[in-house]
Amino acid sequence: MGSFPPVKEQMDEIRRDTAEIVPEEELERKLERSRRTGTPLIVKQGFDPTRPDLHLGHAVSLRKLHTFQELGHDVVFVLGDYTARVGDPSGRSETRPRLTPEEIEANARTYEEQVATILDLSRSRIEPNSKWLAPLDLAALLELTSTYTVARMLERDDFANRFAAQRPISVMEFLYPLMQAFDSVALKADVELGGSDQKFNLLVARTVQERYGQEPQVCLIMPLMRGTDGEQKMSKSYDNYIGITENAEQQFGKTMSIPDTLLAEWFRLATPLRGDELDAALADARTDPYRAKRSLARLIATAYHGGEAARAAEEQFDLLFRRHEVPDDMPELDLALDLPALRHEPDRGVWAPGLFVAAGLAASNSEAIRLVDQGAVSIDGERVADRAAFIPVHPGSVLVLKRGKRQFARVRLT
RNA sequence: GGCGAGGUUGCAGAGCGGUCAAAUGCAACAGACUGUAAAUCUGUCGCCCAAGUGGCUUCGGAGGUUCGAAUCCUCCCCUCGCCA
Repeated sequence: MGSFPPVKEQMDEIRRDTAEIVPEEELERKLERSRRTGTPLIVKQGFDPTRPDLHLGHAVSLRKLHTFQELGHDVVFVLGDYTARVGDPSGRSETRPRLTPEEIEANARTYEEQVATILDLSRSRIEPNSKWLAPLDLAALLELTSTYTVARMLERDDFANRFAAQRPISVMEFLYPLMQAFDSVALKADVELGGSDQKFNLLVARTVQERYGQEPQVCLIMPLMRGTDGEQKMSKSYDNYIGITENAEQQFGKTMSIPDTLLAEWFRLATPLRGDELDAALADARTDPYRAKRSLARLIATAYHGGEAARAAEEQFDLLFRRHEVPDDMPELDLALDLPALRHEPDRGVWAPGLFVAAGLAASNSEAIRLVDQGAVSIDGERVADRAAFIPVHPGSVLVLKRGKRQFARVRLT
């Protein structure tokens, strides 16, 4: 391993946009030693493979991992496959999907693709935590559990609240932070990154590592980015995320739908703007939020798809939402005329609400009918006013279905 | 192990023999207004149809009582609390 930049420089880079470094002096010490001995630091972050989509929220810390790479350190991407295989019971009775080794394998691959847009894969490794978690026997597990006390577990807000509210906490949930901590032990991690919701878990690892005779890791707490709803953290389960592999149109459009109050946060966490440029953008967000939002959307789409795709996405957006025209890009599907849902009659055609159900634009006939009653659906630009309406068609007819303001489908009857 | 309290439609939370597909709030969806923002107003929000003082399936699970059960009884599963 070659030489590292001066510690001060490294610290400045690392500190930028982090919420907290616990403890900061230890990081400095580690960096000094690393530089002196020419040994890169081991920097890890864990990712839950049950949700294959990585989003802008993940990108915040991925970029920080990238920073560590550029400074010459070792980045380890921990794939929480073992935890996924066991199934996290939190969230009441619903059993989380247990992933098969094949699914995990597949997710790991999509991770690589997605991560490659930000990290240098040739200088990072992806490690499944089953590697060291699966072989743990009961004795080893007991040793691990003895490193932490119940009282300290209950320090975690989320546990404390649930405990106070008399809601269930399974013992297995107590095990989760310990498993994550054991990842750090297994890797001899020097630094772990995580969102501020992960702070507790990251801190547990410090204690556990010490009990295993290791130097505790430094915890780098990254700010949490709120999702498109402007309320909750960005997360697939809240359906308020923008995926890093989503196409430019989706990224642009979703960004345009965020509340104005989110602008500053997103400029900071989701764009490369810094210094004066950032200040200018933030000022713009205050005086002309709409213009600022457009430039934010452009920046995000550009980051993942390049300037040309971003411009195309912006045009598409204007066409669709400012001029209310029909987009050229929409889901297309073939429907067989004899589908029962269509109630095809040679002289009358097909039943309009059934068409929307068959096209996946409505969940049930009831819903489709409600939408018709509310004036929310149109076919080929023509509003469907009657729930009993039949649309004349013949084999090969192509219809453009519209549900609400923004959902389209092009169907071909066969 | 003993005693007590609970499990209701996405969430929270009413209902405690018929008038309950189940109050209310949140979320969601749709319409108006707009900048695919916020706020506001309106409507919808189990499924099915020939759309009606229509039919069917829901209130942890399985049985039972009753003309009739989310509501009563029995057993089972799960959660919480107190005691051990």
